Amino acid sequence: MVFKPLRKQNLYESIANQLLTLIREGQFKAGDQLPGERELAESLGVNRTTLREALRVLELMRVVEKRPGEGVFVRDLEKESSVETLVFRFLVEDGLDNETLRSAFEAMIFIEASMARLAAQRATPEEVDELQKLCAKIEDQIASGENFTDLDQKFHQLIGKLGKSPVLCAIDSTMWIIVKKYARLLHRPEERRKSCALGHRRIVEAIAKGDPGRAGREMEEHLQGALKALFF
Amino acid sequence: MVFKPLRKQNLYESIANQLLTLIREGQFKAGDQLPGERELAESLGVNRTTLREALRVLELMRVVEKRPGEGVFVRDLEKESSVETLVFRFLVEDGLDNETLRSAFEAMIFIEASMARLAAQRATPEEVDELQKLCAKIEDQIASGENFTDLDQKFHQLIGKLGKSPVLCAIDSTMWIIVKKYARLLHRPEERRKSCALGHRRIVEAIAKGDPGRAGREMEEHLQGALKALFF
DNA sequence: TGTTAGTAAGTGGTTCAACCATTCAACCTA
DNA sequence: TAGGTTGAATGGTTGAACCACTTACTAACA
Repeated sequence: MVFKPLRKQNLYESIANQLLTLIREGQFKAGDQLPGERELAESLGVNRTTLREALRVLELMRVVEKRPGEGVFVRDLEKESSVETLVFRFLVEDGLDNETLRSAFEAMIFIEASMARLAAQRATPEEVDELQKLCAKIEDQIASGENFTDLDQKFHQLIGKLGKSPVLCAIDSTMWIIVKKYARLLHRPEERRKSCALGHRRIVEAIAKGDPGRAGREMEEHLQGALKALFF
Repeated sequence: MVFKPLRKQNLYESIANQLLTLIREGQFKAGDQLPGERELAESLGVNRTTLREALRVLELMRVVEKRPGEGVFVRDLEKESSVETLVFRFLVEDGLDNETLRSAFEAMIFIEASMARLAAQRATPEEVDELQKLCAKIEDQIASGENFTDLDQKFHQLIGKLGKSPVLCAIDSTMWIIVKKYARLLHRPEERRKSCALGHRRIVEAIAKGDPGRAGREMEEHLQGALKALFF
């Protein structure tokens, strides 16, 4: 029997979550001023130092804005909602609702397809070789029944690297943080494992031939399969 | 003459930056343990509380991992590099090198193109009307010589909204945080202002007709123009 | 001898109390 | 009325203390 190692939540995390919830629920609206740190800390039954850590984090997430001498103000979550908020929610709240997860996966498909297109335009023959080798390694793991999630991620990241677009790669790895947890589920059924390997080969072939359109389409198809498998 | 309001840097920001630099320069490598908080604080000539704020931020950026009872450890920046790091660098260091900026813009093109494709598939006629109205507003501002950066952002965000993909939107607004600063420069030359308005109309038309392929291409073209104007 | 229980030192997490620097508004003064 | 002063509130920073946890060493026991 396997137990899930329960993540101990820091105090500041609970506080940040609580404030985030209040803001989402509309108790504090965009532009509103939060109570002063001293007062807020007392209300939460926590020390000011700890509260400040939570506020600092919320500030970094652009949920809140601190103006020295004035106070702490709520920013427009709708307008400001950005990737950090998402990742934070995932890391702190330890989970996303199904809809958001699906949307994250969908976004990832577009990003990976873009990376594949770029790779087809920019990869050198040596780099394509590297990709081929990685494919072979993955196929070995698949054949031997091992879990190949890590290598799978490596494959996708390598394609990103060949596309020579560091920011796209950064976005992609952010998505992987979220998706990786579920990827292990995807890599279990035998048929999916095989179709996965096949998909990889088709993508690499398109990149090798320098055909961006096809590379993008193959990647989309490859990931659409995974998306469907995940949500049914 | 316009003065740039100088952002006062908090102490914790300087510290975070300094540590980030040390890690990037390889003084601390992946897996290394940082000195204890007490020792590190003294070395930096700063209070432990302040140091802790910096470390908390670096932890959120996934640059560093805190293990209670053990210490603070450096994570693998290469593997972990994600969007948060990027935005943080932009916000804290107050600037990005040209190459990263270009890459961010490039990524944005792909994301916006994907959003346009989705919008063409998912937007209702009423929503397209909204888009048309926004176009008209922007054209007014262009004609009157005003700065239309905010409305321009609104236009692109609305397309994202019509695509019904919240995560893609979140990523996009993250990119806007970075790009917006430079957008104002782009919106000055008269010819660019006009071609911008024209581009918008073409995009909306493709979305109205429900043609994802064309919507994507129009959006790419529209933004490629801006990219070229920015980088020659 | 080998294992175990206990202990001490070091770590991050949290609290408390004070002081600094900035902002704003109310108030006084010329 | 215009302009300066002052004071209260805000976030920023400091220092010291204690807690909970991890680790490694040590001494006692079987």
